[in-house]
Amino acid sequence: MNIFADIRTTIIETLDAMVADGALPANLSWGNVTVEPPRDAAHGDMATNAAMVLAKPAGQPPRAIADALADRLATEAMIETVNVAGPGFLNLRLVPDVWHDVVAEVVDAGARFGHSGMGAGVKVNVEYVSANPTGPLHVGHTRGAVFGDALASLLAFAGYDVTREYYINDGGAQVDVLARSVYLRYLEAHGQEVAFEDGTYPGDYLIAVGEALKAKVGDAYVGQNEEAWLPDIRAFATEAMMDLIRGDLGLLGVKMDHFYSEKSLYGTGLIEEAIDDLDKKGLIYRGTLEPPKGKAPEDWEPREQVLFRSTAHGDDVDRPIKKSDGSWTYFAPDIAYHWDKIKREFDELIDIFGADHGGYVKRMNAAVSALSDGRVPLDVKLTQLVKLYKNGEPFKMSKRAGTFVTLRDVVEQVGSDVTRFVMLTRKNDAPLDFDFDKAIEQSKDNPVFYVQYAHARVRSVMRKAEEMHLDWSDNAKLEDEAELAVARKLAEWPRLVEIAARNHEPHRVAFYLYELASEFHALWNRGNDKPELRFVHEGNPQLTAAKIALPRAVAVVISNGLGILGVTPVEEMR
RNA sequence: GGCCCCGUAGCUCAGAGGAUAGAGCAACCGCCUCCUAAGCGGUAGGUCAUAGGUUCGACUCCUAUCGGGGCCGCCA
Repeated sequence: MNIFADIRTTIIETLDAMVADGALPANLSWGNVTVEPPRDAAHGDMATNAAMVLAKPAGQPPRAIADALADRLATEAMIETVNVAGPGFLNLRLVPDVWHDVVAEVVDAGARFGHSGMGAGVKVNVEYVSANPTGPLHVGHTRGAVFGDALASLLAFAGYDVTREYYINDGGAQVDVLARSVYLRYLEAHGQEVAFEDGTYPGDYLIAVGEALKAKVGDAYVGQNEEAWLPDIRAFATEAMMDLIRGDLGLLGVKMDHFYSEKSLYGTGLIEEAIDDLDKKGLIYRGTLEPPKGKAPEDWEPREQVLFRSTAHGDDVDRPIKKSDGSWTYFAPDIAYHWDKIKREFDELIDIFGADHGGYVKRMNAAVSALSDGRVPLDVKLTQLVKLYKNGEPFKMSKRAGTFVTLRDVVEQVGSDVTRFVMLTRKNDAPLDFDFDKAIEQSKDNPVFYVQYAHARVRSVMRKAEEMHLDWSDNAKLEDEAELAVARKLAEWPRLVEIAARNHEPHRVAFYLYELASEFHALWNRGNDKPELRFVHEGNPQLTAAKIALPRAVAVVISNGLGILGVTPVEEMR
């Protein structure tokens, strides 16, 4: 049940009736008619802009439409009063029963409350993290992992058929670098002195991989030249790195449905097939690109390459898909990978990249648009930088990796729940300050704590109520304005889920939960002044049952919301 | 030079084209013999970067300008 959608349906039916009666002309569109919570609660429970958006096409003054619509809506059972305000707003006050019903439904529906049919089973592929398999995940990856995972859960909650996917860049030159680095560690494991020059990965995390390689092959590769061991160690090292990465993701509770290997594209003909598809559409040609302006790189010289005419699909310049030596650029397998996603019949694609890949967005959109003939939308979401702080000071160093702070560093310091929630308290395209101290601080400055505290408070009173052996009626008793405010907030949840899902913005869930917690804490404190507003009433099971339905509903929605964010609701604070 | 993101209270940030632009922090004033005061209530604080445009209506959409960040042939 989405009370806003229900009221909108009522309004649309009334408008249809007005057309039938000749009060409004035919051929009007209701598309712009919205029903939303008013900015100021004093205006009522809901507001609609119907009269204003219809005034011009109907050729009538907005106030006239508003008055006529108001008269008819006033007879609806759910609607208590209707006021025309401002330029033509209709402010609706709903009968109290509506809020009782909302609370009852939340408690009754439990984990299903807020689920939406909006997605209608549409197949969505969410690709996220996709970090190179060359080392542990760092903070930037962490944000992408959290964002992608929460978005995927949000879409699933909204009725989409979601696949979570990780693209492993295991085909490029960086894997050679990895393999050589592992080889050095392998020699080290055999007691040799080695030097890590530029172009190798010196991180400690490869020591164990070198030792594992020794355990597997003994001294077979010692003293051998590169041709003898490179392919084997590439595979071995990549697998080891993916184990490491899967472990890192596990720390955050992120589980992918698919790990898709770039290397697996080679030799299957898929790249050729994808490029051939573009070629048939007249989008592949040999040519020479203009030098990039403004930067004037020293070693730039014009070369003929095979290019993809991405400008035909909104890009700024055409993009090379083959290097001058004839081998594929990185872009080519990427095109093939997205071609594969389209062939797997996904209806929508979402890619989550770090902000440094911003320059890649247009060409990916161009490729998907061209390959799917514009049928499959691709939404590329960029996650901006995370700046780490400790005691208010910028925080950089990692013992583990030497140069960057790893996902593991963060999660071990503050925990998965805190990491996830904090990373979702910003829009993905806004930079995020992550302060280790604030993240674990137990005060209302810390939104994680604040929301968890509300949930814990509900669980606390429920434990108390359980001792009374009462009849867990879901028939709420709502009288006070603070109670109604909480109920109204609960009623917004299904609407919020749809808005957040439609915009691919899981951060809205985090902000909503904060607001809900705030309303709840306010109600809780009203119990100080007005004991009748408390939830537990010693010796009065009937009253307790009626009063405890509302906090139970709050716990349900907080729990559902945190579930989407991948955060565990706590039973008590400690 | 081009492209992308950002610019909202002193600070950190919300804000489906709607009404008098919101929240937290910081400042000031209040509230615990009572379900967790780890909380709540109140006061104060604004040319929504600037200038145009579209619209009945713009923080929101379009254009230009200014400021901050990121990216910019064969690296991935």
